[in-house]
Amino acid sequence: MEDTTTRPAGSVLIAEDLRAVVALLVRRIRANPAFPPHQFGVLRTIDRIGPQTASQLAVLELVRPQSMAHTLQQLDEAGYISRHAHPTDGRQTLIALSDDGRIALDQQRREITGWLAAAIEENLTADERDTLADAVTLLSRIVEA
Amino acid sequence: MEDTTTRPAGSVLIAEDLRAVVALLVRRIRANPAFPPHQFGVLRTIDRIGPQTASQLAVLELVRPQSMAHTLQQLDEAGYISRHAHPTDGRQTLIALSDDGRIALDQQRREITGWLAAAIEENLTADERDTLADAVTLLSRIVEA
DNA sequence: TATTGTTATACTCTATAACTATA
DNA sequence: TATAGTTATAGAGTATAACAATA
Repeated sequence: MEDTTTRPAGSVLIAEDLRAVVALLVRRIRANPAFPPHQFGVLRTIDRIGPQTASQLAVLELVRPQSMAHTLQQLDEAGYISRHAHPTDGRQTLIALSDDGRIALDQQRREITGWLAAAIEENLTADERDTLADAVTLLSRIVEA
Repeated sequence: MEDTTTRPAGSVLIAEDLRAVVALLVRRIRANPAFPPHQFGVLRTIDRIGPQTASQLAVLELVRPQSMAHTLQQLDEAGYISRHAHPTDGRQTLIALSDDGRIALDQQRREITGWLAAAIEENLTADERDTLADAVTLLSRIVEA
């Protein structure tokens, strides 16, 4: 009966608790009125760093190129992205946000993230929000490792 | 061009960054040799708090009862759980870990969480690990809110 | 031959709807 | 009627394998 109240903060125990809470967090996020979270993430990435090839997006989002092709097809059908031929390399296609994509992204920024932002605002103190913000930075480092 | 280096740590910005890093973290976790993460989570929950009904597990894992039924069927086919009739209520079925389930859980505890624990150990200082452990507690509070 | 991208197929996870059995 | 549980079906997300087009 391993107890979590007296844990020595060892990496293994942090890892297991982090896995568990992240799984629950993903479900809470997905349960909210939303359009598909991964599609949102791709739009967000294009908005953040500009038009990208499918391969580059796959690397950035940590998925296989085939998986990204599937997501891009869905975004294309929804009219949220536009594809542009690469000026010199005929194999590559640059993916950009369409006007509708930008509108959708801005709307989702307000609506989707709403529940999570409100939960942070209402359940954490200012100091705790700082701790969470710091942890997000630490998690980014771990993900990129 | 919203800049993240000078962010005022507002809840909305924390929420969006948290969403993004959590999505990447899930993919990093899933990319590692593993058996299905949610199945692992269910075994872990039963181990932590003892045999439960399917409905109770659905509440704890934040999924619908039908989704839990599906996961339990997979765990049953794998031989990782056993089902026991409720002593007084014929509608209920208590779900317990089988011997194979315990073996699988212990093995996955070592193997699956391995990458994440190593990444935490290698990429964070002791203080940063404390920050992350604190953040996990804060996230638990948010998820349960 | 190597790279970029796509299509085909399958599996995990989750949902809603509809059903059965028991209280 | 209400509750516990299951089955049927569908969609998001991801993977591997196989293929086409371009460099």
